[in-house]
Amino acid sequence: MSKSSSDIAEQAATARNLRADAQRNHDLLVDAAAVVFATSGVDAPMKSVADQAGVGVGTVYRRFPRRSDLIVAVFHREVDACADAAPLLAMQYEPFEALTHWIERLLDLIVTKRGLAAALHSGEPAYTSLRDDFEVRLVPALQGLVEGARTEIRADITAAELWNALARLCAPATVDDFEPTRRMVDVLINGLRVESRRLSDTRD
Amino acid sequence: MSKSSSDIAEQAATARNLRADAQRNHDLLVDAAAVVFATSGVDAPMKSVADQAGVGVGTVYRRFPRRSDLIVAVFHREVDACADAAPLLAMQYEPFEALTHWIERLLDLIVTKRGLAAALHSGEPAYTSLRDDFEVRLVPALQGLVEGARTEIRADITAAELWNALARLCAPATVDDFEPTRRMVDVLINGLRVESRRLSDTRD
DNA sequence: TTGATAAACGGAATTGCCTTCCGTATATAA
DNA sequence: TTATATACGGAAGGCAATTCCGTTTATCAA
Repeated sequence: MSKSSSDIAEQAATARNLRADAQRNHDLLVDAAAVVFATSGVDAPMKSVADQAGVGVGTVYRRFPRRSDLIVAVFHREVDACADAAPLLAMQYEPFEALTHWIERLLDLIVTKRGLAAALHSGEPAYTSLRDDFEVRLVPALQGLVEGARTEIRADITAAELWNALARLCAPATVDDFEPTRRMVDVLINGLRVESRRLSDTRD
Repeated sequence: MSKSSSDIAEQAATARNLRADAQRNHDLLVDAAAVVFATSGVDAPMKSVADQAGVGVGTVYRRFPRRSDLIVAVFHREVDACADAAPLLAMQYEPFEALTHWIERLLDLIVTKRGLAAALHSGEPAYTSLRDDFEVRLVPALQGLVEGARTEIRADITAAELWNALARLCAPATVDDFEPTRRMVDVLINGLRVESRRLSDTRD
């Protein structure tokens, strides 16, 4: 859990004009909210977030007037972490394997966090910035991996298309059963390989 | 707003073992909820539904223990009405026009009712029965219209596919701005015609 | 028609969460 | 070190969800 480029941006965005203790509590709250949201979902009482962070509820509301502000803050950070993981995986693994690992990580991000998928697809204006986060940060990250594995995957697939397909596949079908989603994503990954059978090939 | 075949089914499903006043209140509540949901969205206070129906809150909870029960009841009825409209439109208009009108009506159903689209795509188990309603009742209705206009629309399009495309297009992008959705559906309808240009044709 | 009984009703009461507000505490800079 | 702006905590007020129970009413058998 070391600092990454995104933390710098975060600092710049939030530290501005913030007293030291306020900044500290801001970070504590995002940490706390990440824990609470993962445990109890994004509808958990604000009080529980405050308790987890060891601050009063007033502090939560001063920093994050609307619940969606806190949700966005939490997932913004997770999106950053996911995007940052791409180049690391690219160094660590063979190109296609790196891509596979990253998509798995992306799935964990969307699927593990209860309520993230629903928030993404809710249509609420409060979450459009979150959707933008996903596009802006994750598509380039995916693009790097796709280019790295260019010779191994179908030439007619772009990162943007792949992202789009993943996003649609992850539209929530059922809240508690994500296995079908995982399977379909697995199918999709397998289908990416250049040597994979096309529709015109023989079946089975 | 006359009785239709679906009302009979509804009677059979709900009147069983219900005292007359209970049945009456059940109907009053669904009527009331339809009004309230249309006005204030599906998160409106239960009290307001009770008031609109002229009953106590206790009655609401006895008949519809969970909010989703009430939501499902309301939209189930609207789905029925929409499905029932298909054959009527088929008699009233030329085949393709009937199809167009019906899709417009479907759009109104999904788009007008605040929260319907979100509920449909929420992934909440409570709403799977509602999704099933849509499939089971609307796909056959659509099928009838598609078959009626068979000679006028592309041969490679099935009712199920068209339904699927419509459902995905109506996944909520923004809660308050459905214009893009309407436009895309309009494009889709135009693209259905046999004489429409294919991708392989010259560009504009 | 009448009376017994099960079913349903209404709304007060309870509970829990959201949100605001303000007296107190503290970081910061002169 | 002191003044001041900033932030803090948590009590208080309000709203909606949900339960509970005394009262009312539909139903049916006599």
